[in-house]
This record gives sequence, C-alpha cells and structure tokens, in this order.
Amino acid sequence: MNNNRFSTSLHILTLLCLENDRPLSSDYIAGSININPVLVRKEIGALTKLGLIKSKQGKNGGYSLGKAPSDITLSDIFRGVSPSNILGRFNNTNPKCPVGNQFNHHINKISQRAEAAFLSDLQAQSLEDFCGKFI
Amino acid sequence: MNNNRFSTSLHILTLLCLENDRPLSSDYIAGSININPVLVRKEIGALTKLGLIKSKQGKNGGYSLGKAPSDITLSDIFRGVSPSNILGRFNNTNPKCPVGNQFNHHINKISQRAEAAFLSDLQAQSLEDFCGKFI
DNA sequence: ATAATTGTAATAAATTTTATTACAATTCAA
DNA sequence: TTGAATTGTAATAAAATTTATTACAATTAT
Repeated sequence: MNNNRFSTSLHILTLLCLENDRPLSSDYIAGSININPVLVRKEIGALTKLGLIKSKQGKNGGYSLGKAPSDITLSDIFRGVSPSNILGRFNNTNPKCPVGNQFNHHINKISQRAEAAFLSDLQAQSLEDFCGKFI
Repeated sequence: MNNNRFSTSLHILTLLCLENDRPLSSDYIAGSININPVLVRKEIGALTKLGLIKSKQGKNGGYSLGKAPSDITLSDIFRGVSPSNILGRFNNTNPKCPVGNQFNHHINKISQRAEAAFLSDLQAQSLEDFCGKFI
C-alpha cells in the first residue's frame, strides 16, 4: 500500500516507548508526526486491537505501550497495519486467456515467498532495538 | 506503492516470453491483463528503457523481449517499476521534536535492510523460471 | 495508398489516502 | 458536581494517486 501507516505506527510506538512514564495524548503524538490527531487515534485503534497499545480516556488520559518493547517486533507492526500485498496490487486478469487465467495464482506464490524473506528480516528487530537508535 | 505496476510488468514480460515467435501488440497484451492498452504502452516504455523489451512500430509491429528470459530476474523488474519505499511512505515529521527530527533517518535504515532481504529473494528467480510455471 | 501499430500528450474518471468537523462518552480535579 | 481535557468514532471534504480514455502524429508492412 502506498500509504504512511507503517511509518505512522512505528512513530507512535517509538514515542510511547521513549516516554513510558506518562501517557501521551493524540494531539502531542500528532505534533511529532505532523499529521492530523484523528488519524493518530484511528491508527492507535488498530494497534490497540493487536495489544500493542493501551489507552485511558478522560482528562489526563492518553496512550501507553501495551507490551514490553522487547516483545514487539517490527514484523508485528508491519503485519498489523499492512494487510495488502507487498508486490503491489494485482490485476483482474482475463480468465479466457490461458496466461491471464493462471497469472494471479503464480504471482501470488512469488509474493508470499518474497514477503516471508522480508518479514523474517523485520522479525529480527524489536521496538526496543529501534528505540535504542534515538539518542 | 499501491499500484499494479509490478504485476502489470511481469504479466507483459510473461506473455512476450511465452510467445516469443511473433511480436505482440499492446491491444492483445491489454486484453490478457484486462487493462487499457495505453497503460500497457506506457509501462512498456519503462521496461524498454531498462532493456527488457524491444519494440517495432508500424503494421505488424509490436513488442518482444529485449534479453534472454534467463537474464531477467524478478528483482530487475521490481526495481525498475517500483521506485518508492517498500515499507510505504514516510511522514514529514516535525523537526522541532527530538524524535520527529531523527525518525526518518532511522526508519530509512530499517527500510533499506528489509528491502535488501526482499530483493535478494526476487533476484534468485528469473523470468524463465517464472514462465516455467505456466503449462 | 491503406491499414495497423507505436509513442505520447492531454484530460477525465475512479480510487485511495489524508484532513477536518463534530460530538457523545469518559475521567480527573477543583 | 461542575468544568476541562481527552478518547472513540462517524460523517464528510479535500488532496493525492492511479487508471482509463481520447486523440493523433509517426512509422511500417502489404
């Protein structure tokens, strides 16, 4: 997908990890990412369902990590927010053409294999590792 | 990118590889992929610049492979048509925030590493290999 | 000459992504 | 117990990207 969801999610989780003493508001987070606060709240909704974030409503509410940062891998994040295909979208090929008829099946195999290699790399890196880069 | 360019390009090259005796027209190719012929010609423009396709204008013109299919890897194709970042787009983070200020630098490192793993997998597969799946 | 085809520009349509507005529900704290 | 801050979410608008369409000059075979 040609969107900012992974970048946005990782940014959110990074902020929560680095300032784990107090819950952060969607307004504050949005200010760091430079996007709309409602988008932050929506993205956090997805991350909350994955157990990566917990929230607290009301005054002095906000967000904090739902798991230890050593237990969150970049692969968890990517898979949670990028449902689509890593090779891009597929066409609605012509079933009457012998090639078009089989094409999506074969490219899908290619995609799954390449995605496995990709995720295997991301799985080796935790949120804790990533946050260690910030000094 | 959330588009069909890789799928479209691989489909084009597959057709040319499987029917390498005669040049194929953009109309015929478009019929198999089920997209607009002009889009096929545009995509072929990019693949021609990469040396993967050669074209012949005029009556009975069309397209054929510019290289042996054993010399074209899926990685060549992907890199040629997917200029953007594999992790998705990045935000214009806030430079005044200590995290926002460094974030894109760090996520870019992550991206390059994961992309290398991904491309390494694609590089191990040639167009000839892929076309061998079609029976 | 004619017909088929590429190459390319210009524009429109469709789809996806992001931003904005609004407000009910919740929670703290004075 | 009232007011202020905040989440959660819906609805809508705006922006950006992607795909489709129209048009036509240039090229080439017959």
